[in-house]
Amino acid sequence: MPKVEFRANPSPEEIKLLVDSAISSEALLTIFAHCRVYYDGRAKSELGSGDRVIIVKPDGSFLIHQSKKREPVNWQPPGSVVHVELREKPVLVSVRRKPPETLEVELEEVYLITVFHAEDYEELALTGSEAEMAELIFEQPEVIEPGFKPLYREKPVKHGIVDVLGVDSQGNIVVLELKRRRADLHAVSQLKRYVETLKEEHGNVRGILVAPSLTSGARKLLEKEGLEFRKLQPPKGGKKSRGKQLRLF
Amino acid sequence: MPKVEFRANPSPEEIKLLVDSAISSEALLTIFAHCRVYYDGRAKSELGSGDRVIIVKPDGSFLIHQSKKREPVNWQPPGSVVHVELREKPVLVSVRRKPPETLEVELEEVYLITVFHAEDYEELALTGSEAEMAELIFEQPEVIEPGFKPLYREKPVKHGIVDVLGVDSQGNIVVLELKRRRADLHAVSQLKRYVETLKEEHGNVRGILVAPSLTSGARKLLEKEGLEFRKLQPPKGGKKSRGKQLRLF
DNA sequence: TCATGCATCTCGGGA
DNA sequence: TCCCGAGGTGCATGA
Repeated sequence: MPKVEFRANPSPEEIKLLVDSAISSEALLTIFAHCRVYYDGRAKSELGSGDRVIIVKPDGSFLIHQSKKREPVNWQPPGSVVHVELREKPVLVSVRRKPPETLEVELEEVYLITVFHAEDYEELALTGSEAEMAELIFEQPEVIEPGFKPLYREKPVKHGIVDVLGVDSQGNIVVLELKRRRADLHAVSQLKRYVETLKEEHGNVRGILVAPSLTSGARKLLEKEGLEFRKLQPPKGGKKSRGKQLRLF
Repeated sequence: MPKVEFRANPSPEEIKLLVDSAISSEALLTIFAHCRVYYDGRAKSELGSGDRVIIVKPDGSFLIHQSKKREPVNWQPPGSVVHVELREKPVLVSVRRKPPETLEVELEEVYLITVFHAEDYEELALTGSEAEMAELIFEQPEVIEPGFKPLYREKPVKHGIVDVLGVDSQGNIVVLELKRRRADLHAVSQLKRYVETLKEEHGNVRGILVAPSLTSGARKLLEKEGLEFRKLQPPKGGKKSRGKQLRLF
């Protein structure tokens, strides 16, 4: 069996056959079609006639892409269940149970259907995340300041979860809020919430926002609230790369 | 010219020809291939060999989908520029200028290429948004409480933008923070930030979180901070549907 | 399941 | 352009 089967301008019956076969063989189904779309669930939407690419994945994920933007115009998340109904026109129906959501695609004209028996055992290896900023801080606490001692990672407190909890050289409790990208007002509010929570039970608590940069508004609020900022880039290049880099010196 | 052109098992030269023709004709390009992926930009990633669906849109959007999940495993946003390089293997290269980001897809084997001359003039019509909650509140302020008078929508204050600013029957300033779905800790922090900002300049300020429900933690923090909650569902069915519904009674 | 917070978030609106 | 906040956010993680 070839990796990709395809059929141009299929009849309604062929559409049903191909879709059903894709579903039962857990293949990745792609349909190039002129269609209308109806969604009802957490919200509700309608999309008039137009040419779109429709993808149905074996895990139930359902994507409808227009010819612009990164985001699908309509979709259904993994776990949804799809089937075809032959009404006046063939209709793709995808149903999600919790929360209840329904997506219907009226196929006015199907230009091409493909059934892709995709094999993929690889997972993405990504570096430059907030998690790696935390690892860096635990390995080299001096990137925050001399004498800083990180104690907890992802520490639950009364109203939220603190990124890094530690003490400074004076013994003060220090809360770190890490952001892998430019920190905004939201990040400051988050840090403030943790600091206020901890201040209730302990004496002085310092709050430090750790990020590559700050928005203007974040800087203003941070200063007003007596919180601090430490500039830090998320490290790109995980353990392997760091090992390589070390060998260069 | 047909809506969809396609070529199974193309040679490297044919791949380059088809990709270039899709780009120059502003068509939607889809490639079913066994490939490796390298990304470097805001973060950095690698993805080993596997079967994926690659979509390149005429606006520069670039998507790589595995056979699971709603999200692309790698991508490039609109405005990126793509081209093909014929190295040992054909490579799709997509470059974004600001911030600088590069995505490279090494095409180890191409099963099928499609070039879709998609025409689509429709836009999604969605109902059930936060914006519609605000409209409802301005049309029927009593859904908040008797005597409430909404005055401003999306009102910029010192540290952020308030959803709805109004006054109650006693003349107190009232801040509303609207959420179309269950409100969480973040929503409470946001409301608290606005209330504190306004309290600095005015006397008493009430803060009301308006949402269909609250998380457990949000309820606790809300009560501790002396903020209020008003239950409200986002209205589904815009002006038309509301008209229909009225006619039913 | 729910709660919490990250994300190469994306996207739109406003200054 | 930056800033700010919504989103049918999706998604992983932990309780």
